[in-house]
Amino acid sequence: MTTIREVAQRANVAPITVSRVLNNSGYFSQEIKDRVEAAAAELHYVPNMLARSLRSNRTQTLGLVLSDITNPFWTTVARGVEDAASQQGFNVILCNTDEKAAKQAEYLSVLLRKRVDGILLVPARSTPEAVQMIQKQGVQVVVMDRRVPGATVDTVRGSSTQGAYELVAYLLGLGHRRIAMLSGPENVSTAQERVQGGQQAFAMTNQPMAAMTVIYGEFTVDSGYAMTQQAVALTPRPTALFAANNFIAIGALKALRALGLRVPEDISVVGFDDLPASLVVEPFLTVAAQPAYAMGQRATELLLQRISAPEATPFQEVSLPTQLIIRQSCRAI
Amino acid sequence: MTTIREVAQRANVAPITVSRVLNNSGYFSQEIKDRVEAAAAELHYVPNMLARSLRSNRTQTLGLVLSDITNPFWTTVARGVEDAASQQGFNVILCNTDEKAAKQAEYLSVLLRKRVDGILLVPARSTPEAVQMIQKQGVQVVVMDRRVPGATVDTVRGSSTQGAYELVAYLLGLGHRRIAMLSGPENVSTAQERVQGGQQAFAMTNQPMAAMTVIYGEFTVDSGYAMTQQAVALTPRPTALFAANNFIAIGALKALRALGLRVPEDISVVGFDDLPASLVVEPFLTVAAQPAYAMGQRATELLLQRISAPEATPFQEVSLPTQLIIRQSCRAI
DNA sequence: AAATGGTATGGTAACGGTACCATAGCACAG
DNA sequence: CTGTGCTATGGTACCGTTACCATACCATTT
Repeated sequence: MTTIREVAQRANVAPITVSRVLNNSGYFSQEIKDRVEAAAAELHYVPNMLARSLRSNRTQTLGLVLSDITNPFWTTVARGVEDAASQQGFNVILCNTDEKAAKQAEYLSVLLRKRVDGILLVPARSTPEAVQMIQKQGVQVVVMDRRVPGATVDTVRGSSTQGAYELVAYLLGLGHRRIAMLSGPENVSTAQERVQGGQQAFAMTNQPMAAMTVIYGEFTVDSGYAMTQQAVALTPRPTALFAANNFIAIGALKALRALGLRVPEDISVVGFDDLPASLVVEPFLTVAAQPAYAMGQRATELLLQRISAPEATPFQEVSLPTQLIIRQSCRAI
Repeated sequence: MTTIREVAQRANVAPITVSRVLNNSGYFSQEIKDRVEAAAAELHYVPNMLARSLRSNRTQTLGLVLSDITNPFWTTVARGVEDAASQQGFNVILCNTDEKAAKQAEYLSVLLRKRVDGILLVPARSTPEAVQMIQKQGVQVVVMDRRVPGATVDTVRGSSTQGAYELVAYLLGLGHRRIAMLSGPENVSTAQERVQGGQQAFAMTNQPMAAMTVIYGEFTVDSGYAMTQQAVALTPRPTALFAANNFIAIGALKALRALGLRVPEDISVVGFDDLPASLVVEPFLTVAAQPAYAMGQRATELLLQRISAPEATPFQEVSLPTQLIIRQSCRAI
């Protein structure tokens, strides 16, 4: 592995001069530049970023800590992150926590040891410890998708409250009065806000007979399936289901199919988070779509800005609007 | 940021002793261990992997270079990679090439500069230059999914030939004689092998009237859509379509729906690569499913083995069997 | 003519670890 | 009682860069 010194020797200059040429920093003449570049090429010189990073305290690397890359929502977020990062010369280390605090802690610890310049975090817990631990080490962090009470940190989220409000308002407008919300974990802020948004819609319509039953579970297909079984067993049976994320929606549709209930003839369904058009032959489900790619992109840009100018702006809480996409999964009553 | 020297000072030992305790290497007494660990904890010491890596020439980091994480096949592969890597204490840097040689070259260059211990590569081109360039720098590499003629390298692939053979044999068994293959790029080995596998099935049945028309395109939804339009315009019209990957299949189904052709009543469709059960409400398409997760896992294990013992075994070409999953997208003729 | 400042290059000392070698006590074999 | 080898600890140099400071030429300003 050739070093900058060998290149310097061959080009008959000092190592620092090679550094300047290759990093295009400071002054150097055209002649020196040519000589250095020729020498580097001849020796197949590959700069050692470890040494550079050790000296300069910058790794040009970000950590992306999310629950599960297998969920197309996160996949799309990840793609947005990767694109935004690579555009500014940063790489991304991918970490799946599966919502487990222990895995998250281990990954964060490794990322700090690797001295990443910043971390994009989807916190597995809504407690501020993880965020504070990162900040205490002087590493920049941006939280995505979730609220972390007690932490002073940049946050980029979809507007869960608004999306849920619109979905439920839409259902109420169609005449539905008994809606079952198939929610995520009670202690995750997105789940909480989707419940609140739905309840606000109920509050606005002022229909005394209307009611939203909330069932708490996990953001998974299996949980969606199970919650749907509970929901349809309610008496009187809800006329509409509100799935709090895409996996729950898939589980719900699977369960309804197994139960022989047609959508929307027998029961209406709405969901949170859209599926990419590349994965669905015929989009069918009415959803509140979050701008997943934009979320990753925005969060990364914010993080990179923080890295280059930590104190330039006060902490931000960016809220990206959701989009109500009405398809064929609901009918009027 | 506290250093090993500060910890050493506080514990009243030499820095090297701290290193030994924290890495659990060499000899040290229980008393020293306790003192060092206490000092490290009190100072919130976070080891600097950059310094460690610079000295030891190991980064505990892998590069994962694939076409597009957004394709659920690659998502699943990536998850397999990440799980296998993290289990052995390695992190993964994610790189999307979008099949572009320039992006691939740039990413590979950065990965080498960052001194990753190994690279998992889905080559954008079937030429061996990229692989050889990595190997010349002394970095281990395992190729996934594709064949790279001319390179001496470990490879983990799905058995495209077998999968295609089984799909076409299945169609022929149902009585289909005119099949259109909606293929990927002509210069990508997986596309080539899927064509060959199909042709082998034709050769075996020995039906003089049977014919497979091959249309080349991209592994994308749009291309699948366009190729389908071409395919159904053929006279006589094919009775079955063979989509060479999942995106092409989705594009094909979209096109057929737009054209008012029902599947399987009007035309049969088979595809390569399954979609995860978590993304599909009612699995419908008959496919040759590749073990995506296992591919990522196997490739990573192979890579890690190479890293720890480069010469232990000769280069391997692992071929993972595909699974024929018969659903409802084909009918007998 | 002296001062100023941009251009061009080099020397030295870190950055924070660990590889390698050295030292020394002590138990046990021969 | 010498030799051997295990246990326990330390010293020093080095991994490959770049931050920082220094030097020196030359053109322009005052």
